[in-house]
Amino acid sequence: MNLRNYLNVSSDKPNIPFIVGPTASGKTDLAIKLAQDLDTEIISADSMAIYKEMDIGTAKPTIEEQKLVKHHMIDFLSPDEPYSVADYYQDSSKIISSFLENDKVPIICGGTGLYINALTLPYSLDKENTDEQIRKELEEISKTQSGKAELYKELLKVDPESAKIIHPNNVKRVIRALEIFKVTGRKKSDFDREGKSKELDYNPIILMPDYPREILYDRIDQRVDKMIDLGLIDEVKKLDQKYDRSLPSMQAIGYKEFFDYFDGKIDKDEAIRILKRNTRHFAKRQLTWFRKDSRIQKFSN
RNA sequence: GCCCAGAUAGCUCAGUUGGUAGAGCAGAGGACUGAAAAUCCUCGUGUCCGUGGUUCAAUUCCGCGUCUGGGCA
Repeated sequence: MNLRNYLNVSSDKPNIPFIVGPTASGKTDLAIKLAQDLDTEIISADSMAIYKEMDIGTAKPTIEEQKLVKHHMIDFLSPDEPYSVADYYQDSSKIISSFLENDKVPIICGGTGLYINALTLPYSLDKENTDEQIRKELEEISKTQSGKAELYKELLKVDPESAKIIHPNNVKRVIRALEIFKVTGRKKSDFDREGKSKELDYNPIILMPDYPREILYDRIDQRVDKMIDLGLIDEVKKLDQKYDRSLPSMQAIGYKEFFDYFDGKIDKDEAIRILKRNTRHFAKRQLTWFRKDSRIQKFSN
């Protein structure tokens, strides 16, 4: 499989390869091969590999792999530091720009659909429109059933266009849309629309390895077993001693599943079973995300 | 060989005081612009083990059989 062939597309902008796909589909290996072939480097698009100390469970490229090809956007943040798509967008855009300035093209590789979209679609993520305090207040209100309904009602009044596409039960989204309005006095739907008029200064070529579901699920099971052999449980135990379980980083698959085991609520095999299941669920969500993107070219590996 | 208890969705089981059945899990589909490995939405017809009987009507009650547990010899 020579991925290089996919890059022979004439465009007035530089073609940048993106390798996307569900977890355990072998993206990392493919990206490394392609990077060696093109003599370039890799920018990760993975919302969990950004964290330090989380190596095994995030299936981060190993030290050896990182020696073969330089990886950006991994292993640079403490698990208790906040990070978001907007941060990712800003940080990775800068790296991409510096490549382009030197007439080089990086490879972007990862399975976080939103991060991929942020880099391949015109998104509006560059304006400051968050407020920790306001979000906390909204979260407080949302803790009761009536509070949830109240927030949705407010959104319906303030930004009906957004309210229409956000399900009332999806509290996180309702809160975010309201937060934007409260902070800026403008609607989320307006920000989104404005973002769409921007232009990218490169041409994304998006590639995805394709497997029958059954084989992918099998690969997932095998990879989880391998992670256990590599010492995943010790890795999680160490993190659990240092960090709060409610942190976003600690919601990562491969980590949160062991908390009940540490508390003696389930045994180890049950934790592993749940971990495999959650990974399958995740892969399915990733497939749903990428499936609808008609720009993606699938290839069998 | 005898006694008891089961046999219902892929799995674990609930249930129908007799009117052809439903949860959890698994699985499938979908949404997604600042927590995204997160969050959220939708989807359950299956010889109710087989067979005979009672009944207007049996998956439900009764008999027999088969299988699976457990107990006694």
